[in-house]
Amino acid sequence: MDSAERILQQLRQRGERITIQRRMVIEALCEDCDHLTINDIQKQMESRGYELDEATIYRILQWLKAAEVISQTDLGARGIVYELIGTKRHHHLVCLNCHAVIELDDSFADQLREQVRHEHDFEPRVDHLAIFGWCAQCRAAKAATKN
Amino acid sequence: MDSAERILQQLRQRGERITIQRRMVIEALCEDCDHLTINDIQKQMESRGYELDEATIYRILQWLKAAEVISQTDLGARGIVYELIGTKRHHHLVCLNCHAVIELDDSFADQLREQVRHEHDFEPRVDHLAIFGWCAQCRAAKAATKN
DNA sequence: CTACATGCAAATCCTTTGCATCCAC
DNA sequence: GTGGATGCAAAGGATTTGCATGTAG
Repeated sequence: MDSAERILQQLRQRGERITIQRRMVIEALCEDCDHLTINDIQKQMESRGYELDEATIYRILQWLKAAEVISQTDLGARGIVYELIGTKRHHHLVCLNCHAVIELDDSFADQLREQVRHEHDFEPRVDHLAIFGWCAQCRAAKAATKN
Repeated sequence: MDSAERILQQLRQRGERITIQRRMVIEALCEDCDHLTINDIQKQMESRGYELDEATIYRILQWLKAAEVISQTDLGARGIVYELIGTKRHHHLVCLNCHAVIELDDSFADQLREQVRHEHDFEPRVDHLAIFGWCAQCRAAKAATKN
């Protein structure tokens, strides 16, 4: 994965220290391009025959968040997930009932960003939003049981 | 606060059981019209000379959430806050640096709701959103230190 | 060489759960 | 009276912290 290399380069240039552990976490995030929980990351490491301490993972993720390399999103029942910001930005609809996760294009956030910038002089960092609600199936099911 | 009474009435009509504890939590949420953390609620109770078990508070808040009487929002460093949905709906900008919380009108969410409903057949429950980013002051401060 | 990252263990914080008791309806 | 809510204590899970050791620059 050369995108891992690219990220490592950037971090190095910013004067960040690159360790084996940091490198491995970044590579894990690059490969499994989906959202990963702490646990996913830990298991990924193990499957490669490398044990990485939980505390260290937390510290590395904090570091990557501060460096704005990854986003952190609370998907509710699905837990907290981490993902590289670099790729195509997107968000998620999360069903409050069945916990389905639907991908949502980033375009809807444009208006939001503009409004917030202009009206509040605030620079939003809307990297990965989770919007909760009811999916079509669960709405139908709910309506059917209602009375 | 008659709004507490109104909420209690509604819940009663839905067949919900009203206890002293539930009543007190609802009253606390009505009085302190701001966002309250679990801790705030607990302290509020204490200041009125009433001790309420933490577990009970959690159970009551879950109940109120399920009944869609309150919203729950993770304000990051500011913790998880609860607030009555009834009043004028609004959202928040939260500075990642200084943790300032800025109120944001609900109107920006209209377009979002429409888009999500139409394009994804998903009924969003956007009661109280937290949008993270950088406030004007912190941006200025950051730019100043940059190099 | 030195400052900073890691591993390990313990601590902390937040939230949930089991169960006996109590109370709203 | 009875089902559901509470209080208490304990468990559980996620995240953080202190400190000795290791290592990147």
